[in-house]
Amino acid sequence: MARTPLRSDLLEQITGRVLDGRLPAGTRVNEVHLAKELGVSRTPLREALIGLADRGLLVSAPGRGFLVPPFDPGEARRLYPLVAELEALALRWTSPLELAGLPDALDAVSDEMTRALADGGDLSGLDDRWHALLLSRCPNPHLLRLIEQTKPLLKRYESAYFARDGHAGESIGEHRRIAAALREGDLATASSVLVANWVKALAYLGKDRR
Amino acid sequence: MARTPLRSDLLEQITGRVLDGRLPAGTRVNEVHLAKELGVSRTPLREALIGLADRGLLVSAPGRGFLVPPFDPGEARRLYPLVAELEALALRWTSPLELAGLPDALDAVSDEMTRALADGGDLSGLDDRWHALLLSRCPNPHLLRLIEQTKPLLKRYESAYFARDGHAGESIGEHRRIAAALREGDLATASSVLVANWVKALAYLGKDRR
DNA sequence: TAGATAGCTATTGTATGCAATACTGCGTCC
DNA sequence: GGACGCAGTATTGCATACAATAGCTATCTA
Repeated sequence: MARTPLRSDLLEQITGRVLDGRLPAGTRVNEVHLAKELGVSRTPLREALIGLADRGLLVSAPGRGFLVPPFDPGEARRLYPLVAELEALALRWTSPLELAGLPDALDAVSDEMTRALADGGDLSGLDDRWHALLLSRCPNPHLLRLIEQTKPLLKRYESAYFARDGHAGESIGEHRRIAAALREGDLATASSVLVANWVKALAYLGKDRR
Repeated sequence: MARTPLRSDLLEQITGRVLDGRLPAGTRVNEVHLAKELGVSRTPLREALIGLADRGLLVSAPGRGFLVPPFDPGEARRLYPLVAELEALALRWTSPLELAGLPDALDAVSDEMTRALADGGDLSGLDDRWHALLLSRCPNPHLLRLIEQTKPLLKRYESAYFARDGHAGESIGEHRRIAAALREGDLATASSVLVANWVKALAYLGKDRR
């Protein structure tokens, strides 16, 4: 049998389609069509859809299947602070020992972002890497699971509305301040700048609706 | 068709079986047997199992199906503070307007608990009601979803190891202090007592392993 | 006797089939 | 002209069927 269940691959693929709008907000998911397009049967496809509904990336309408939830600016305003607080908590729960070497690794990514900002590289991917690295030492897998489940919801708004380079420079600066605070063991400052970083990202939402 | 999908009912039923130990920790779930026992086919049953795996109440072992995760005291020590912080966050995000009337309602439940403590009533259920009421005004549905997804994991430890009445009196006192702080609009005190309440519950874990 | 191995069974993962509901288009009635 | 209703189709939700792997037992070998 497949060592990796089909539903896992499908879940990723469908997540991608929701995030980039190939499955547009507000539309229903047609299981037969999608299954045919993905070359699988409806069973593992439905399993993936159920997983996505559990994460909130789809909603299940009894008798009508699954649908991509419509965009709601209010929801974005609730998601950003939530992810901010969760990441800050993960940071506060990372012990000083586990933080060893992390600031340097973070700044290395920041350097890459600075270069990408000049050459027009992939800022969004690097931003993701920076945050993933920040959380990589947190010893609470359940908290990490919640963060991983919530971020895609937020990324949907990001990719739909984000003025990509709008505040990239500012954001890199905040990232460096966080790394500096961590280097001095000042978790309180690090986590409050982190929250501010997320909240500012929210403020840029919708400023340049492409 | 069913207005409520079978998988939802099944999810609840199986949650109950995991929590009360009818599906013991460390064992595999046999889909055919369980489906027969519940009088349904494997399809909606698997859908429910996948939902439970997403919440962490089961784990999926590729090729070997689903299994009930073994108990791990370390996990309990990570779950209690997590739920504590999540509830405290939900409380801080509830606006003063929305809090109107809540302290009285909370104290009414505390009164019931005081009576139940004397007569040997259902303390655990009342405690759940108190916490549910506390969160009922929080305007962030995503945060509430995370809390609802995490609590069952914790309840499994509670029902397995909790010295039920061990600290009930103390806990009721904390509940009343939280309600009092809310009445005065002192969210900071309320949320810190709330965290302490959860952390104390953790401290009682394992003191009286039945 | 311990370990390996081969064959068999049990169980999962995926595909397909079936029944009931939801949607669509057209006709009819007010 | 618009609302209602009805028939036909599309789609979901659940059940069953099939294929491949995992696990177990018994036998064989060193």
